[in-house]
Amino acid sequence: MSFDVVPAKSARAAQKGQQTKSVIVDAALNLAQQIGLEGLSIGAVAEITKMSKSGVFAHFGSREELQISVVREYHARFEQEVFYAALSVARGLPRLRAMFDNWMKRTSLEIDSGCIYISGATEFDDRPGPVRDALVESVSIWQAAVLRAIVQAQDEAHLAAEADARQIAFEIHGLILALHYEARFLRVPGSIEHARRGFDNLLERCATAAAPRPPAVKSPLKRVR
Amino acid sequence: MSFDVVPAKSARAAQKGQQTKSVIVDAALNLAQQIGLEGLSIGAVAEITKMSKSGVFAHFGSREELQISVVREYHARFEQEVFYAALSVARGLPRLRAMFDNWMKRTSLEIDSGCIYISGATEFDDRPGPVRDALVESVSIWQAAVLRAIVQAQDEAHLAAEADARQIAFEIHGLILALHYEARFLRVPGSIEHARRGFDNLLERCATAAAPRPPAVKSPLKRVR
DNA sequence: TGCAAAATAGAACGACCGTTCGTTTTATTT
DNA sequence: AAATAAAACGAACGGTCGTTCTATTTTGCA
Repeated sequence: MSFDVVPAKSARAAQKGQQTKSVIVDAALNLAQQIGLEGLSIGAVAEITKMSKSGVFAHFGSREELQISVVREYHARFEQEVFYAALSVARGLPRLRAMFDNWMKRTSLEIDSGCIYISGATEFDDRPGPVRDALVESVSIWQAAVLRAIVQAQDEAHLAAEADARQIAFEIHGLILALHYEARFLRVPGSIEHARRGFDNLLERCATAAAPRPPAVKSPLKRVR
Repeated sequence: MSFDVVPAKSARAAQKGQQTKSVIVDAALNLAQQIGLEGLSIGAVAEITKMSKSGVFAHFGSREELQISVVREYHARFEQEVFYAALSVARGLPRLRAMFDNWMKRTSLEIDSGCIYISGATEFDDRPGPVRDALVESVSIWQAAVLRAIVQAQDEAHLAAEADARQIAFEIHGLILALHYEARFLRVPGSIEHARRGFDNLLERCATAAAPRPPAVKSPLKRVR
């Protein structure tokens, strides 16, 4: 008599194949976060997973399909860690702030893991095809979620109803991109504080009386050195 | 008797070699703006310039040196079209605005020419070496120029003296990055207006009484759809 | 336990890569 | 015009790439 390691309900779904496939995708995602989707090579993934090139290849049928699988996997994790994790927070401004916090962490904190949505954008902005399509789809879904959270904050009267939600989403996106650039590429130390303060500045501009107070900041204005 | 085609003062400097070298760098830059610095291949450049691979190679001694030459060339053009072109405008806020305008154009308008400072950042954020160093150096020079322009605007009392110039520079950078992302990758139509309005919002927050009025905008606040 | 199917390995392919080398062509100077 | 130096070529090398094919192993099911 022995305990069944495989969960009962997925006994049929998770055969050996699916199992190693997810191992491969995991390794490929890690690699892609370091060297980009274009830098992904089947040989490198095979070496990491201690498999043969053809063994890895057989699971996808093409490098492109592997890249797409990586994008989908990143999408799933991003959705989980940034979006779903914020759903436990009260809707409106608190949730929007939680989403931004999670987003910042995903973007900058994890040292050796760049954001595929960002690196992929520059790799595929002039390269049509299914990989680009997968990227655009994922990013668009996330951007729509951000927009929804902003509108909800307006509905809750945490943000001015007259504010242009799209404009706010654009500026928030900019803060994340600048954070990614300065923290990951330039390795500037204070980047997270710059991003967080930018977010506060943004909210202050669109604030209403009913808005929940942000965790007090010293002063958004400070002379340079 | 015949006219000398070569300008007198550079008769010795611009031999055949330098001349074709600059042709090569020009072609390589165009290519790098489309497919990135990592995607640059000597073979592709040779094909474009109708030269042999080894002929191209001989001018640089290594692919890395070619990439560095491309970065330097981009730096020179960027400096010319974005920075120097703004020096003719009055210092302070007008000049800062001119720099931002030029920056926006370089970043988004030219359809088939991405910004190497942006694509290079994601390609080399985890890849140490001389190419990365060249990129960081160029970007840092430009960022310092932006910071200087902001401080000058404070000195002219166009921006509040208490404002954190670095914070402003960070947020401006974010607007440019968001513009590049949404215009070039997502192909969203209204991106330039979003960036421009973001810039106005930023200035409004740090405005002083002495500040020159921006070219009147309808309303920075507008409900979504 | 035996058997079909699925999964993996291994070798080989053509293509392209950066680089080297010896030769030939083109510029420049004497 | 001859001599010298610079520039460009063309072929080849070793390597990696994605992909294909065939053989072998492993797995899941009757």
